[in-house]
Amino acid sequence: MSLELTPVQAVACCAPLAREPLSESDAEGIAPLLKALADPVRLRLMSLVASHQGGEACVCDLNDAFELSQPTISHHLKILHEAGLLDREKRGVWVYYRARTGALRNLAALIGGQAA
Amino acid sequence: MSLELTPVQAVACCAPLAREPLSESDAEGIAPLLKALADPVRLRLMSLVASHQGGEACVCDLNDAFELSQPTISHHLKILHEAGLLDREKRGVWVYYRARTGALRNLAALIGGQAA
DNA sequence: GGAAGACATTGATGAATGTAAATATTTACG
DNA sequence: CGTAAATATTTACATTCATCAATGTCTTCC
Repeated sequence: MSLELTPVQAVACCAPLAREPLSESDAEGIAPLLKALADPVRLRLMSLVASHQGGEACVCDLNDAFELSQPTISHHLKILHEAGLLDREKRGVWVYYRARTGALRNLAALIGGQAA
Repeated sequence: MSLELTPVQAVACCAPLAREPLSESDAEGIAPLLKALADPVRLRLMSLVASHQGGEACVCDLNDAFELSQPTISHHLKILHEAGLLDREKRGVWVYYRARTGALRNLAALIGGQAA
C-alpha cells in the first residue's frame, strides 16, 4: 500500500461541495479526477465503456467510434486509467477497459450532494 | 434567447454516462462545464460560495481565502460564471456570487446516474 | 469633483494539453 | 522462427491555461 492516494481514492474523503468549504489538499486531490473527465473524447470513452454490455469494452471497439488516431485514443484511455476511472485488463491480443462506477458515484456525490 | 446553449443548459440534455453512449455534440457541450470545475482553485471557490451562509459570497471574502493575486481570483470566478455555475450580482461596491445548485445536481446526475 | 476602494480587463510568460507520425511491444498463428 | 495484428510509447508541435503586474472601470464618500 502506498501513502500516495490515487485520484479515485481521494474523492471518497470529503463532504459535498455545498456542505462545507473544500480544503486545499482535498481540492488538489479531486481536481485531477475532474480534469480526466473534462475532455469531450474522454467523456465519450467513459460513456462508451460504462454503458457497454458487460460494463467493459475492447479498445478495438473504441478506436472505431472516433475519427482520431489510435495513439490518441490510447493516450486518453491511459489518462482515464491513471485517474482510476477505468480498469484495464489484457486478454490475449485485446485490452478491455472497465468503468469504475463506484468512482463515478463518489464524484457525483461530491458535486451534487445536499448542502445539509 | 439564443440558439447557443450555455454549458449549464447543455448538461440537462442527456442520459447518465453509464446508461447510453454520449453523443459527440453532447460531449462537447458538457466538457466545458467539467473543465470549469477541474481546477483546485475553482473547486474551492465553488465550495466556498455554495457552502457559504445564504448560498452566496462576496468577492472580498473569497480573495482572502487564497494566496493568489486578486486578478487571478477574478479570472477563475469569471470562468465559473461563464460556465453557468455561478450567478453574479453587483450590490454597491461589492460583487456577490451565488452557486447554481441545480447545475451541480444535473452534472452529478449525468456522472453518477444509474446505468438502467 | 477628487480620492479611495472593490473588482475587472489587458498583456505577457512559462507550463500543461491534445494530437499525430513514427516506432516499440506483445500476442497469436502458420 | 517470422509475420501480422492489437495496443502502447516516444517525440514533436501548436494550442490552451494559470498566473501576475499594470491598468481600467465603477461606486462611494468627503
